[in-house]
Amino acid sequence: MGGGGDQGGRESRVRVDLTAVVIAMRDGEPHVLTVANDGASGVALPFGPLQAGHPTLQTGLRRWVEDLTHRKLGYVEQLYTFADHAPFQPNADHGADHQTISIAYLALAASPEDSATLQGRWRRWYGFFPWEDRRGGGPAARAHLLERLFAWAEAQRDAGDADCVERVRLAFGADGAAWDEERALERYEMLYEADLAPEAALDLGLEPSAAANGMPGLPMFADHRRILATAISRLRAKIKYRPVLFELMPAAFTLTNLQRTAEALSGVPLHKQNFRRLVAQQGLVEDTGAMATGTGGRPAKLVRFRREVTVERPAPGVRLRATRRGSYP
Amino acid sequence: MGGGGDQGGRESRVRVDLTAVVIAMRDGEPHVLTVANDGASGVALPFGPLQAGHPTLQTGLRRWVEDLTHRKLGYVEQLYTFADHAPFQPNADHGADHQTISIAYLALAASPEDSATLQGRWRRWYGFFPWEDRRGGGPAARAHLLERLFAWAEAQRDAGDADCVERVRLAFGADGAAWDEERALERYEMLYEADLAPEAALDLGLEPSAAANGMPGLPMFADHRRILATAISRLRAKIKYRPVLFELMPAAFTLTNLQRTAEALSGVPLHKQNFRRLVAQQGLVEDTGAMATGTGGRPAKLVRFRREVTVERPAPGVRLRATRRGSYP
DNA sequence: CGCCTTATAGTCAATCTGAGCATAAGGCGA
DNA sequence: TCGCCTTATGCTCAGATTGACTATAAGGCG
Repeated sequence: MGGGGDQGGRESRVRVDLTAVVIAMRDGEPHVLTVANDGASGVALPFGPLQAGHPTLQTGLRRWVEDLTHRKLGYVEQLYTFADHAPFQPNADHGADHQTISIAYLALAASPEDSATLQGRWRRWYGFFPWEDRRGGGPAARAHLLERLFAWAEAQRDAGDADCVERVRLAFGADGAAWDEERALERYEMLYEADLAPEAALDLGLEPSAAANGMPGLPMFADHRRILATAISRLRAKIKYRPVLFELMPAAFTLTNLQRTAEALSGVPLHKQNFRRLVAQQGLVEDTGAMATGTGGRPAKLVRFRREVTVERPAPGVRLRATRRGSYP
Repeated sequence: MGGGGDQGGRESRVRVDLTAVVIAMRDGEPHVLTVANDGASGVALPFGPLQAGHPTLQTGLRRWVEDLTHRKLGYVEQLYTFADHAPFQPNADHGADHQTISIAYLALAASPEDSATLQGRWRRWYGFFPWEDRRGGGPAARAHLLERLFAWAEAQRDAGDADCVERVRLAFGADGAAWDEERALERYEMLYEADLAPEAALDLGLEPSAAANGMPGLPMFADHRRILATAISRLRAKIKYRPVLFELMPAAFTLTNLQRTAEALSGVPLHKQNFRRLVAQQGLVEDTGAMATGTGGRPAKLVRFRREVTVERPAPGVRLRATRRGSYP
């Protein structure tokens, strides 16, 4: 893999797939577009072989996904290129025959109504990563997960990996460590290594271990759950310094809508007043003049995103500040 | 390009290249490893066809580059996957025959002594991007570049792209706009679009335009200068939130050494006292006990990187704060 | 021995941030 | 109709962070 230009190695042409993580909000929850797959693990991200004929990968992917979803994509970004469907599987024995490269993209779409023409199905992303939702509730399941994970980490420590317990503690914000919502990928990789993700066993051609069977979170085809975790990490980081959040919002929305979206993506409750101050200070939105009624209290202003900021400001994101107390008042 | 799993399109196997951007410090300046290339544009990044046999792309690349440079790499990160050697060339006519995917990696190496066994040559990175060095001097050449660029932008504006002049102003920090060192890629892409990079003409099979001929900065083979710009942007961003800077330092160094390295990479002068405060506060280094003599003044403490922070802190980077005045005292 | 150079410590004001209280304005039930 | 519940929005305040400066330390060198 990789060599000087002319050292005579077999220059194998490989199969290249595109994989798309398409995110949209429905009912205030982030959803991801999935397709049915023939294999045992039914749920998959949309993927397909790379085909020639587009000037760039990005425009090609955009066209393809827009055909699939029948709606315009607001934002497209390359995520990562994976060399195989189980990139960090230690004892892989795949020969040069079936080597596959898969180039993963993140795409954001406006909220979809259910259209009959859609090929695929939107699924709540926390269905795949329940432990990533820290907005409230469910600490019991989390405790169970941590227990399993620490048991594995202690075994690793005894086997020579001194830092393993500490790494788990920090990644999962246990025992007083701060929770960093951006480390979603790292957390998934830890669970995978600990054999607590059913895919880990499936990749080896085994039945899922007893441990993995009881674990929360839907598995996905091949390494698609890892790709989704990559997307979540990237998106959670990105909304803090780029105005991508607005690609998921309707044309007009209230500041609370915006905050709920930010919270749903990052999985963390935010401080209301400070969130508003930040959005206002950065000049990210402007009044539409209309008001939203039926919110159950005082009507809220409907605002719209100021597209101009994309030009005028270098880094106008929605900086997220989690409340210290970590729950709604 | 991209399609559903089984929609019967030609599933063309494509050629996949790895390209490496290997960075090291020499004489206080960042250098990049280059190789001679047969083509007209002599200077290229090391690249070669992907070869099977490694568990992950990353370890394969690491092995390959370590063979090339005869030294351990401190850090390896995937940069981007390019679909063709001129990804944003509008009127490309490449058929499906010679489609090439190129996966680019960023690698950091400790300072190299010149070894006879090295295949390749280290070159100062600002030789390729003189306008990216804002540590002092040379505003004359920069003014010349800006003049050319604004001339192009005004033509674009008259042709219908209303924001073009403003985008140039913001990207290049002209007319009072703040300079953002992380936008190196964006700046290169603008120069390319403006036909002020010789590669832009070469890609179209033409002689470099008169405009491009007079422009500063060495051109590179194919899209390698764009890949290098991607690496520079990524590295300049990364040193602010991850301790990658230390991968480029020797085992023991002074705080001034560290600051000079940070300045050389980011291309911006930093405020000395605040830089020290930041490094100290974050606990990134510890005393070795030894002192550095021969610095021309009071001897400085020699410190070393605290490897532990990689485990203990989630985001321990060297936050760079440019001085407002923008030059050394 | 005084002066030049660089290293390092400490101070201070402006700003930012996290968190609180207070008030506004709709709906709804008694 | 009036008070109460709910959400929206405005304002304050203390502590932390940041940008910039001053002062002192400790080598080398004429």
